[in-house]
Amino acid sequence: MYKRGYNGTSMRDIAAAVEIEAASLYNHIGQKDDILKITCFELAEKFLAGIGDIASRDLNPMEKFRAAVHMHVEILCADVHASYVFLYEWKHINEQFLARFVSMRDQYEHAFKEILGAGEKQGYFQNAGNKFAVLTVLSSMNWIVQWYKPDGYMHPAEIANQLTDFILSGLLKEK
Amino acid sequence: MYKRGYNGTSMRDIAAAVEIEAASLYNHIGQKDDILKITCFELAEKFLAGIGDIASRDLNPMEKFRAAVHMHVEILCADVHASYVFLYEWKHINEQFLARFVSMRDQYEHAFKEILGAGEKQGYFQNAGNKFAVLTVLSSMNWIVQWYKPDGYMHPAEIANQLTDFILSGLLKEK
DNA sequence: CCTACCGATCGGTAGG
DNA sequence: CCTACCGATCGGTAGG
Repeated sequence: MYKRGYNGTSMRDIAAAVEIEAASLYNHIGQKDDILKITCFELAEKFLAGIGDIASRDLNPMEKFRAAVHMHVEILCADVHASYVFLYEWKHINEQFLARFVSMRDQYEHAFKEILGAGEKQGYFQNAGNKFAVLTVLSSMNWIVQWYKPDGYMHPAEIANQLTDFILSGLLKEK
Repeated sequence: MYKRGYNGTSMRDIAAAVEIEAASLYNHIGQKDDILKITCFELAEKFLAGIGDIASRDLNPMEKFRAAVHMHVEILCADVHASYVFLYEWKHINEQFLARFVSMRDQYEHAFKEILGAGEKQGYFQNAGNKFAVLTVLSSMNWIVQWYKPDGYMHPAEIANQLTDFILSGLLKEK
């Protein structure tokens, strides 16, 4: 589903991947919809639980920010295929559940914004506590699902460290 | 096609959008494939022409970088729907042309890397002339296709300026 | 640019 | 978990 997209992946493709007949899939799931729905909502729950945990801990905004980047990258890398679906195939979620999904995603972005906004107020960051900044930050992390391979030479923690440096300091050489 | 993806958009959908019958579309294009192919390759040409022009100009790496961000954002904003297809639906391009498309995209990334690498050598940037940095930079710009509306209050040039600031200096408050 | 229609494939069900 | 099969829809063609 991450390879050919939701509509490009048939139940027969999925069935072939698990080496059974298409009709037999329906003993395990209700409809094709459900696979997408479950994948997207499971990840949404993970991200929200992660950011919720960080928000509630006794850390300053800078520490929270660092923890959030690590959490975000760890979840993405733990299952890049599922994460790809979560990031780019969510719009095919059944109309009935789409609003709830979007609201969870908005909640996550909002929690991120709170951390950056608090960090700005307390003098850690600048130009950080607005939607534009939050989406730029998230996007600068999310590309790794199109590239990361679990057997590669970079571990999630290293990726998170590099991304943290980039987001905090940019490319400009320190003087 | 940007809304429901390549496979989720039927020839009948496209026909309805231009208010003719599906069969009549075939007087204008050869196959469904072609719409995707033309959209993706046209944009690839634009990006390559843009970065090629900048590379050949008599500018220092910092000026080239700024020009490249503006060029990239301008092209994205000029047609966000086509850009969305270019960024996220390209993988459905016919196998026959896919390799050529990927090679053009790689060329573009390489040209960007050259600018950042030259800037690093000349003391403008740090940790900039590698693939990881280039993909992070590109990704931090590309999210705008999921969000930008031509009638919004931010012009492409303003977006490009904000993104340039972010990419160069990050979120950290200057001391 | 249309009507009429093709074979292929889709998601899903019946019945075992 | 399978065989057999359904109606719907797909990309595309014939013929005008």
